Amino acid sequence: MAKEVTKRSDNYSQWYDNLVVKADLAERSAVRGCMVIKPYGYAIWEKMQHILDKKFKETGHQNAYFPLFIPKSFLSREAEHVEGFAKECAVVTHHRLMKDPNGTGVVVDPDAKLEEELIVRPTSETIIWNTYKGWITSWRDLPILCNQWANVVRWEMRTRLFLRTAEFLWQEGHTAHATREEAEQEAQKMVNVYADFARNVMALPVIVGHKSPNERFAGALDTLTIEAMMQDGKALQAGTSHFLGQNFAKAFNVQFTNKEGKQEYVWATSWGVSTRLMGALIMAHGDDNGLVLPPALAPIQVVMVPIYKTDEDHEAIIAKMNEIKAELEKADISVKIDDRDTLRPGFKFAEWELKGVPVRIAMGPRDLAEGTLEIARRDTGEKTSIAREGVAEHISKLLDDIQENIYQKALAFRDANVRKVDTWEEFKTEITKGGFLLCHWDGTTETEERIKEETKATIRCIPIDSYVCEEEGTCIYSGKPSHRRVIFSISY
RNA sequence: CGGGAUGUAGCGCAGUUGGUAGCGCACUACGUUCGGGACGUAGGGGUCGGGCGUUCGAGUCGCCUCAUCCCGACCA
Repeated sequence: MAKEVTKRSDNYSQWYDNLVVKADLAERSAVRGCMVIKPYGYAIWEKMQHILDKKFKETGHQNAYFPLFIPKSFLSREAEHVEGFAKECAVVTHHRLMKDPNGTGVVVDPDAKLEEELIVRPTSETIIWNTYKGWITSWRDLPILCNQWANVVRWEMRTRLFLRTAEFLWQEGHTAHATREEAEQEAQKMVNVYADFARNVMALPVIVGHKSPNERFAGALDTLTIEAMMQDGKALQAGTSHFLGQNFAKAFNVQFTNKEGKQEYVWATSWGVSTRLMGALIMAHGDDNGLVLPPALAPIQVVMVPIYKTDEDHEAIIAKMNEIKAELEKADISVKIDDRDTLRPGFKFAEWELKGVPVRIAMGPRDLAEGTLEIARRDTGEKTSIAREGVAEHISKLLDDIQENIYQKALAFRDANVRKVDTWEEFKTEITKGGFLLCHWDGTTETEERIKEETKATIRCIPIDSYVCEEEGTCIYSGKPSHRRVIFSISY
């Protein structure tokens, strides 16, 4: 009642906003455009972090940390980068407060004006490359493979919880290489790490591809992306990996002596995923009853709800539950016993469904007498009664099934909403129905921008690992020749 | 920064021709309940976003201001 979630079909964005708050993931902060990530939401993000961090280490990366503040002049060094990022940043202009001479509060001390303003990082390429300059002199210093977990600030005009907030958490990898090939391979490798994580951990089917020049990261020669489809048919960019060429090395004069004794500029990549992944998770799997978490990311994989009338029943059930809990934990399953005695079972069922817990075990006097348990799975809503012996194996297998089922469901949804479109008239109507449209495009930014102006659709990517359509055709907009189809969609 | 709207209890809202603030949920206490979001009874909680004005009297009318949200421009 109080926690009811709006229906997805009624209003998808309202459903999303409502769900984020009701499922206890996050809330709007009093600070403009900022978000408070609540413990339950943060627990999911922490799981994401741990799994990703492990993958980064496995691929040879190390964590480091660079400053929050970037001198304004750094951002002027790389021309294209400035183009893309000069705006919408938080700027520090003073370093001291003083008592308000006319009142009781504090005011900025006008005498404490900074010589050079500091920018709160919107991304760290500049400060990192300014630092790398001091780390690199010889080919022996390369490659440098660093990642940092940090917060960044972008003064967005319109914000949405997790999807676009003024401050957000992310990881940003920044690597330096001796050769172009090595850097390109790195960018490729990391986008695959993201794709693998999205598919196997988040149960999120994603399409890997190149961004069009127009949609590229400012200062990149190539941007690789993983694109996911949300349940309203819109696209969400879930992660990016950039091949930066020598742009930043040149801007910050980072050169090394190669094996032949010659000076060369270093080749760079950068890659990142953010708390936006939380938004992807919610929108890709959630339903009218709330969140649906893939077991691999669920902070609580199994919740146990006791049903009882008398103290004796209560005691006996909790004792049994503790036994089962220990058994499940031995099998590496995270379990919570919801022993709150002020709430009725039905309320608890609804609440844990809202929070997306994959499996619920209910146990009452009947089960106690018969040696059974009631198992309910969140993804299908299916309820079964099983024998108490062998719970761990049963649940363990069930969690795997759920993980797989959630992925297959999302995959089937996406596949059902990807379609080929060959004419402009058809495009204009089809794009309003949502989903991904596979179309021929003449490769020009002009065409891309005209299409965006007329339909709001953008090129999400030029796919490289699924929906690859290398075939001759003609551009849906200009009619000029094209050699492959690209994916158009409305996006977040 | 353009176009539109809204600020009243923790949340969601009502408040008539101006007369001194109410409803639902939540909260507190007690009791009955407990296999799919319980019910009864009794309570607590508000400088009506802020300022100035009109008036005997302003949540209500006027002006100013601040904040938030939606549609654009910007974007992981």
